[in-house]
Amino acid sequence: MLHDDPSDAEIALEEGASTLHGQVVGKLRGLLLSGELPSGARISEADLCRRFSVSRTPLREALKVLAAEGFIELRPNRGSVVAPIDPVEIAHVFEFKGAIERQIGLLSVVRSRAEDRARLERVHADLGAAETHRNPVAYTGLNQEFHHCLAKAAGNPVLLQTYDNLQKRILRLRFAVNQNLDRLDQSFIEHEGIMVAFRAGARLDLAERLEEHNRLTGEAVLKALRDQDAGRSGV
Amino acid sequence: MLHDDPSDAEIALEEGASTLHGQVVGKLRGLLLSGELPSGARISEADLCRRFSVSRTPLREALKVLAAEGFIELRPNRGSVVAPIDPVEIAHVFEFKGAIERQIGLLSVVRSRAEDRARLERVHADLGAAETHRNPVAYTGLNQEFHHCLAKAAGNPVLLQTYDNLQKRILRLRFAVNQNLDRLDQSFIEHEGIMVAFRAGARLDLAERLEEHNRLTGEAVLKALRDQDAGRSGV
DNA sequence: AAGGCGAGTATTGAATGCAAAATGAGTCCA
DNA sequence: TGGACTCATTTTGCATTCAATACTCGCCTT
Repeated sequence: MLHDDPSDAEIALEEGASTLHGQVVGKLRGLLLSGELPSGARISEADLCRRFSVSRTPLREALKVLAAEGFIELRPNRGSVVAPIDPVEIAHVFEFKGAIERQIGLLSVVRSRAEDRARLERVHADLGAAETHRNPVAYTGLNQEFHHCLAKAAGNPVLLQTYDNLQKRILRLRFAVNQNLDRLDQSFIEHEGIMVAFRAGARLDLAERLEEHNRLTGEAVLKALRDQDAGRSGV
Repeated sequence: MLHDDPSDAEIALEEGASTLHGQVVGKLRGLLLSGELPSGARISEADLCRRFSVSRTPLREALKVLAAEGFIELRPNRGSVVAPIDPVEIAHVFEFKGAIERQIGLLSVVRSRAEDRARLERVHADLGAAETHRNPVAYTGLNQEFHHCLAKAAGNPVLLQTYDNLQKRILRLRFAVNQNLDRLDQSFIEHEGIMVAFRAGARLDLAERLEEHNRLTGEAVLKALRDQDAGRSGV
């Protein structure tokens, strides 16, 4: 009978909110990004149906969509699992994202509108505050927002969609790897450089800085993954 | 009662063949790419169910997946349509693809294996034959295969998936715009240059040539779209 | 005691049924 | 004649049901 449960607020976000399966896609993606469903975890359709108070039909539709986006793995007749963390794939994601970051650098300088620039300055300032306060959680969120804004400023929706998807796939990892405060400081230094280049309208410089920033972040993430694995197998 | 219809061979392709909805995704994508379902056409669930001999459940799952891939537009409560051709979006696809082409150029030289190189040479030769025979249909297919091989040679599956998706979205257009023989010749000249750079292992040169090739192709497609639109509204 | 084997259970995949929304035709009124 | 309204039909979205496959656990054999 599927009682109504409005307390299941979660993160009511974005599009598709009019259809049930659209809402489930959003909520489930939230669960995946928040780390509530950890990588590799088996996904029980019945559990999720209860949690979202929907029947299996819209839930399964949502699973197919998230699988197409790379967040879930469907194993025919054997259920679904949250996409496991594969260091090789992560490396590929970062490498590919590098090419996009470069284009974002080249385009954002030319296409950004005043409101984009204002928002970037604002987010960058907040980012600085999060860094001085040594708040990795806030920093991660703002960092995500900063790069999203920059990507948006490039004025190419096709690019933006792919970029956001890749970012989200990476974001999932932040609960798997312990945040590193050194990397946080270094990251902000790079962000300062990025903003300098952006303000100056130095396209190539900005592109290179973004590519490098991406590369270093990727290395840090992969190192954290390795360290953690080593710790696990060592203990 | 959903009779079996093995004559519905279509293009039996790839993964997900074990589940019904996976098969439908493949077949339906084939229909979209082959132009059988033209851009903007309304999609009748009942029709497709009859055509594929499946019930609405797996069909609707397939529609959701193809919508996530950008081939279909879902309008809540109002059915689905084949993604209409939007020149602005096409331009964005080409622009974004340019960044990927560049990376393909940079990586493929370093990572391609002997079999990749052999296959590229073979396809390139066939491409030359299609050009001399003035066969645009064969040329388009081989061109698709060529760029797919090159992208694969870059050795990054994440890149490859996004790249193939973008290529397919563009491929849909070839039935909307009339093939231009001049562009075909020019395209092959560019391909010759691409192969020269590839054989020489000239990373940057190859990257630039691929980017330029993409840019020119995009311009030709957009011009064809404009011309056609002008013709339509003019007549 | 370890490794297969098989019945019972749980879970997935697909078809059917049902309610709500949208579409379209026909009618009425200005 | 044109436009808005009503009601029947179609179509969509979701829940439920049914069938098939995979898993679990106890039993048997060696």
